[in-house]
Order: sequence, then C-alpha cells, then structure tokens
Amino acid sequence: MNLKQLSEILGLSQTTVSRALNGFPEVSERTRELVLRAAEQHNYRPNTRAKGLATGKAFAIGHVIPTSTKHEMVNPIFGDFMAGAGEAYAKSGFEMVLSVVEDVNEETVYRTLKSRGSVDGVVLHGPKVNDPRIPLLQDISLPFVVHGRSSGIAGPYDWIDVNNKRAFERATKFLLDLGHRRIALLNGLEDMDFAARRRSGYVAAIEAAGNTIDPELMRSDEMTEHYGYRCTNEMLVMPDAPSAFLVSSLICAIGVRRALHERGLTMGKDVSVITHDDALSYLQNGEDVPIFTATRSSVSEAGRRAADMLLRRIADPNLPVQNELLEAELTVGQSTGPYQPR
Amino acid sequence: MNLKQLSEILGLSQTTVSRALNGFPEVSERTRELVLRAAEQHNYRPNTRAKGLATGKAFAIGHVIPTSTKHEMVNPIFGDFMAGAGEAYAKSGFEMVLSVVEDVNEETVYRTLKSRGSVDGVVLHGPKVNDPRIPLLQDISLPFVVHGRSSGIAGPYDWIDVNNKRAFERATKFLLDLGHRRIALLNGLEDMDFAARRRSGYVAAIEAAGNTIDPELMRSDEMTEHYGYRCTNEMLVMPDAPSAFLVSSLICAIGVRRALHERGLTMGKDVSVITHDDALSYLQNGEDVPIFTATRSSVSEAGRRAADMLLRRIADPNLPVQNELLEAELTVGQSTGPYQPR
DNA sequence: ATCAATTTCCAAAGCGCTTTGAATAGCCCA
DNA sequence: TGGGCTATTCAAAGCGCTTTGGAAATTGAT
Repeated sequence: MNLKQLSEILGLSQTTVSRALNGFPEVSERTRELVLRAAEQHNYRPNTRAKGLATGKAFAIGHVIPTSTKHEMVNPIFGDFMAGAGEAYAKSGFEMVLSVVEDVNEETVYRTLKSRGSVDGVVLHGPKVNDPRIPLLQDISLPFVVHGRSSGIAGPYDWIDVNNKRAFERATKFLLDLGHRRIALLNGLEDMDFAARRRSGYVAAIEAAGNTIDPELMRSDEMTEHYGYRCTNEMLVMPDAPSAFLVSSLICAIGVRRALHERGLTMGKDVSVITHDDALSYLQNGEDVPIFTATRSSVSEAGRRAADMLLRRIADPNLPVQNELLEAELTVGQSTGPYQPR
Repeated sequence: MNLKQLSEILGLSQTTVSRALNGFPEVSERTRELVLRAAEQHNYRPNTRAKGLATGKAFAIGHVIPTSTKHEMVNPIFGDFMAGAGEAYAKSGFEMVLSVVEDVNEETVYRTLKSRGSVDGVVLHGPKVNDPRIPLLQDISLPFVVHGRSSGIAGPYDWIDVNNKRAFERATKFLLDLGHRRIALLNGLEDMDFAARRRSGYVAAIEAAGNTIDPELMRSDEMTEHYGYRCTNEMLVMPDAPSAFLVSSLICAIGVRRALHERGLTMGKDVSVITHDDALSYLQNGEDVPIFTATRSSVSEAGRRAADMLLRRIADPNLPVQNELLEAELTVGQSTGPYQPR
C-alpha cells in the first residue's frame, strides 16, 4: 500500500492525503478523519526512503561503535546505552543505524554516513583525549552529540558526561577517610577521556590529603575481569601492598575479588574495593545490598538523554550548545571498611 | 556531490556513470576508469535513499532487540552478536538498523519495518518455544534468520543455533562421570527455546545414567549474577544439597562462585560448577587457564554466520532452507573436580 | 564500399513521497 | 447578483538514483 493507492481509494489527491497524514492545517477535519481511518485500516505507512528523498532528511541516527583493533572488544556498556537511546528515537519515529567498525576506519565511516545521507546525526562513543573525530564531524557538518567529553578540544560541542573526576575524587576521599593510605587505581585505557578524568580525580584527592602519588599503584588497561585479577595479584605481593583498590568497572572489580579470595583475603575487611558501576541491566551490583561500594551512574539513562539531545540539535541547528554533566552517586556496599594493618 | 553533478563534470550521461560505478558490462573500460577516478576524487557516494527508492531495496538489515518488559533487561550477548553481524554487513555494503523494543510491542515493529520498507530482512533474536514471530514474519514475507530455533514451529525456516541440548547433556555427563549425583541446573527462563533445550539435555543425561530428576534442583529465571547467588545459597542449605551446579551463563556462574566463597567452599573441590560461556569479548573465562569448566560457543561468530545466512537469503529467496547447528566445546577449567562427600 | 552486428552511450521514465503554485468551492456582504 | 474572501483541494515538479528502449558509433564480414 502506497500513497497513490491510498489516495485513489479515498478519491482524493496525494497532496491532500499526505497533508492530512502529516497534520497540516489546510485540510478539513472531516477529510483528515477519513484519511486517518483509511490509513489505519489499510495499515499504510509512508515509505521511509521516499519520504527521506523528498524531504532531504534520513529520519535516522547513526551510532558508530568502535572495536579496538587490538582486542576485538566491544564495550559492555553498549547494549544498555542503545536501549536507552532507542527508546528516545522510537518516540520520535527515528531509526537507529549501527556501524561496528575497527577504530582505525572510523573516519571513513563518518564520511560515508554523511555522503550517503544515511543519517541525520550521530552519537560519538568512547571519546579519547583530544579526539580527532570531533573536528572531523564539525568539518563535514554532521550533527553529533558526544557520550563523554574530549579534553583538549577547544571549541564548543554538545556532550553528555558523567562527572568522572568528581566521582573518583570522592571515592578516593572516602577511602582516605577510612584510613587507607596505599590506594591502587585500576583505570581504563588512559587515552580514553573518561579514564584521564578519573585519574585526575584520584590524584587530586590524594594530593589534597598531603599524600604522594605512587606510580606503581596506578594501572591502566582494557577493563576486563582478568585485568583486575592480574593487577591485584601483582600488587598484593609488593612489599608495601595497597590496602584499597579503586576500580574502573564492575567487571574489573569482579576480577579483583577473585584474586582477593584466592589469597584468603576478605573484601571490606582485609582489603577495600570501590568500583565504578554503570548500572548495567544484566550486571547489577547486588540486589538490595550493594556488593561493592561504588560510584554509580546509569548508562541507559545517559543513552536516553544523549538521544534526546541529538534530536533537539537536529530539529534546531541553531540551538545553543548543550552540555549535561551527570553526578555519580556513591553507594556504600560491603566491599569497604576501615584500614587494618595486615 | 550527486550523480548529476558528477556526470556533468565528466561530460557523460547519468546512465553511463551509474553503470560504470555499478560494474555493468556495457561501458568501456576506459570510461569506467575515468568515472571511478572522478568518483573517488570527488568523494562521491550514491545516496542510499535514492538508490533504495529506485531499486526497491533498502540495503539494510533490521535487528529487533526485545527488552523484557518485566526486567528492562538487555541481553548481554547482544553487543558481541552485533559486532559479528556488523562485520558481515559492512562487507556487503549493508546497513544495520536496530530497534530496541519492549517485547509486547514486537509485532508492530516488524510490521512497521516491512511497510515502511526500512529493511530487506531481519534477524530474530531470543526465540521462544513456539514463537509467534516466526509465522508472523512468514506471513508478511519479510526475509529472516533466527538466532536460535523455536520448538513447536512446524514449517522450515532459516536458523543458526548452538546445539544446546548436546552441550548440556555432555556437561551433565561430565559431572556424573566425576561422581556427582546431585546436580543443580540454573537455567535461563524456560519459555526461551535455548533454555528448554538445555534442560532437556540435562534431563536426558541424568535419566540415561539411571538417576532420577529432582525438581528442587532445577531453577529457571533471568540469568543475572544475583540469580546465581541466590539459588546457590538456597540449595546449599538443603538437607541433600547438590555437589555440582550446571549454570546457563558466565554472569550467573559468577554469582554462584560468590555464594560458594561466602560459605567458605572451594569451587572445583567442595562444589563443582560448569557454565555455558558465550565467549563474550568483555567477559572472558580466564586468560590462559579457564576459570570455569564451560560449554563454549562464540556468539560473535554466530552473529557473523547469521548475517551471512540472511544476506544469502535476500540475494536468493528461492534458496533451500539454511540451517546451521554449532557444537559447543567443553573446556575443562578449575571449577570442576571429583565428587567429595562433605 | 555496404550492411549487419556489436559496442558504447544517452534521454526519459519511474521509484513513493513532499511541496509549490494554482484552481475550485463555499461563504459573506454590499 | 456579483465581487472578494477564505477554506479546500489538486496537478505537477522534484528529491537522486536505476533502468528501459533507443540511437549513434564502431567493427567485421562480404
């Protein structure tokens, strides 16, 4: 069923039917009624491509998901983020198109997306420090919103981010207040902007307390379970082992816990652990009582907001810059306790 | 840059340029060279919507991701599956469009996708026993491939699945051979087809060994960490507690492990655990030595194959039915050992 | 040199929609 | 009754591509 057929059935012109469907004022209520009913009845839906061709819009948003070439790893937060974003798009009748791409080829993908006209805008995932994709997108004038930020980029752009620095500063402070002095940081890859900010929060808190940073206690890598496990094992045999761990993701923290258990150490007593928690639907931090003390911020909520932000931007390119900084909440669980000399 | 402009620059008709670009034989090699070079140089890419309108194809594949209304949960395997599939699509110049949708509204989404003409086919995720989406898709004749199968659906359809029954039968047999008699099954929701099959594998092995099924030892729910934790705690206080657990996902198994540790039990000694492992990129089952004994099957590989299968189906609707049954490999890790009375 | 068979290229139609510019109908008031 | 409005409706052009049905140019065989 297409417009032509529908309008023939109704004995009206395509123009009128189209206008009735799209809510234009220059069509009588009676006609609109008729048209809407007929459309409903015949299960008519305008062809997206034709509509797009005619209007010059795509009614679609692109998400380019980088997979690091080295590790073939997909960011685990991705599913929940998309679920949040998808909800927002669906409400506005937008589609969501995905490109999973080795990070080295990302530039090409954006250019292709633009020149093919497949999308009206994109969400930029996993921004790095000084991320070249931002100037690129500005250059080819493809509307975008960044999930995160990129230190080092001068000009304004739309973003939504968690206050990573504040979160890790507070978490570190929390551990310091419990009496911990040797605090390990298991960070994500530090070319990622979020990781750089978390580190700076950690550093700020330690220095504010008049302590000195020990580079031996700071690690940075892809946030896998095994990374948490490995670092914990390595650090616990140090002559001056840390009594607390600040960890960048729940998955990682699970690795830390495994290492602690293997060594017969009790989490929250012998060693304290705080992790960041993205509130993933399939990996909750306990049910009623949190397992880990955590800085928590919902990534599906971020997805929802990022999508809304992008839709606003597309609707009105002249909108002033939009920035949203979400605060992570510190939820105290069973994994932290006062410092105890071993 | 569009076709018209490009052809004007070249001093050729749009027809010729189009044909040169699309590899038709009725254009001389010299001209083709010229056209290709110019297209490259001006960074020309055909507008997808226009191309789609003209050809009646969408050059896009749909993935409808259901989120259970109850739990707002996104399947964790989703990211890796998409990464695999995306790779295949990218090779063929297809786009991937995503709809995240509450499962109750799924039917509408498929119909909309079809009538809008947004996609050339879809991948069906998370098939249930007797899944009504299969007849629906056949009915509206939208090409599709199922990731999994649906018991109870009579006619033929394209699917790719893991041999879940065999995998769980073998795993159960493995535990039986180690001397375990009381084996718990922590299954996924059993309206899901894969879970039903796993259960039947478990049951088959136990009955083949001449043992009887104890319904008390079989649980079925959304596969979260907490579910594993809770069930384990509940079962270990039973008068006739199980000495082994067969678990449906790694995340779940992590919950089992947490419960065991809290009770001072050693996994692989006091209690044995086997889990299914989807080989997710961000949740590896250990690095060199597997943590858990596991039935393993890569979900990103399944994504790649499903995508290829669907592309073949779209290219040739008359192809005979395509089915692929992947065998899971049983990798022995540190979580299993011979039965020891406690 | 001639005619048929290829090659190589082109003009124009069409995909399903929106939107411009114009026509028609209905109404009120002088 | 007719002129001037407004309220409705419509025909046709255009979005950027593919593809049909020729036409023109080249080639080969006679």
